[in-house]
Amino acid sequence: MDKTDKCEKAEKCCDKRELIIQAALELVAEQGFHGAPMAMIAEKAGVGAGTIYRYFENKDDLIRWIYKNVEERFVEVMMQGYPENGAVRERLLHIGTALVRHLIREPLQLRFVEQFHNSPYGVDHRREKLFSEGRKDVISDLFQEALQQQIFKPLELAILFSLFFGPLVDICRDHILGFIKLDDALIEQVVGACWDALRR
Amino acid sequence: MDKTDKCEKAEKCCDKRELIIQAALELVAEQGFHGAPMAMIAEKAGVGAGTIYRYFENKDDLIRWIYKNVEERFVEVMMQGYPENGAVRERLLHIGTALVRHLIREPLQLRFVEQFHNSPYGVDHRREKLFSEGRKDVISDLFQEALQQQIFKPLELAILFSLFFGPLVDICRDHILGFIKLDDALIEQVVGACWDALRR
DNA sequence: CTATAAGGAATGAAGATTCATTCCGCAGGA
DNA sequence: TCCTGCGGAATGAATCTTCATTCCTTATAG
Repeated sequence: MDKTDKCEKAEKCCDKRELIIQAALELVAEQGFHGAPMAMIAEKAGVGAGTIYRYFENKDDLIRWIYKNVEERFVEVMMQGYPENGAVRERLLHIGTALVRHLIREPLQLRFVEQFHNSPYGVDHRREKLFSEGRKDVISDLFQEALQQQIFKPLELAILFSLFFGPLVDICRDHILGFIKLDDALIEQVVGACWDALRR
Repeated sequence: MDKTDKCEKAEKCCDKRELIIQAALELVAEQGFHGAPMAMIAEKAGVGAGTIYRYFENKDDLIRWIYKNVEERFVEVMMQGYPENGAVRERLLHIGTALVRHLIREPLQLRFVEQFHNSPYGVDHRREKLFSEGRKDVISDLFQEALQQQIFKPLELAILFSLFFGPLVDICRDHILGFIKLDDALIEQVVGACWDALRR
């Protein structure tokens, strides 16, 4: 199923795939979808225009594939070193700081995801999320737990998410664009401020 | 200078301009820039494709003009009934609730602005803002005052803005998309939560 | 020598912009 | 009052680009 499977010896064929992905990620992140025509992706990747279609069915397929992987990466990073048994506050601060650290280390990933969300793709994607309501991921569980323990203000999950993640993403963007300069101490402060918005 | 000036009797010529603006605003807000070709804008406005170019130099000009007006409208609304002499908290809560109320009443304007920010236009726009650093608007002044009185956490203005406005905009989008249902009481609570993020 | 990968010019669809033409209201002459 | 000619407004088909995608050719590996 996965097209990389057939490439057991990890030869040039896999390189090409990676080159294409990296080129597309960079172009979309830096220029938006307008500035990322297939021909340019091919050139940046150093392959022929037609070659892309050996690895991806079409442009949609390429874009969605990149998005899926980037999003998975985000979750992965937030779960790395997650203090399963810590207090609610400790766990949430871990998630927040891990996310911010990752986003400013991988600015292209943040910019790509933002481009994706504000595009025809993003509409479909949000719709999907609306339907798959009761998904049981660690983060939702954490918020639910905090609600039950009356640690958080009694607000809907969607609102709590916005209060916590909204500013974090904005601030990472400002950092990437050179508007502000985040360091570890500042990240702590900001994540702490977001916590204050949530707690009773 | 302003093309409407010559139209003293408020006749059809002015209508056309407005029709074009409204059509473009709706299409961009609902479908993004991808889904708003000039031909479609013209059709929706009920004018010929070439007619748009009698009122606007090109598509950029049209889009930027709409953006500028929408943004001015935002400031206008936030300043309406602004309690000049109230406490910092009262003034900020006024701004927050006024903004949210406006955004959910005019969903097209919010969606348009978001599309604009995440497009080639948005990059230029942000760059401009970076250069025009010391602009003295009421909102910046308010935040500065709060910093001086040590009411706020000692953070940069850009960060404080993100903490306050970031979630508000996110939440309005969720409301518009039907994810949550905002009412007056809930708006108060949310704006209050944003305040909590700012205060020491 | 065959089969598979890669290349990139060719294709056709879609969209922004232009421009030759039509339309419309009116001023002025009969 | 009724023409007639003028000028600005409006039109939309034609043009010029840009792009995703295809497909035939060439290179390479087995």
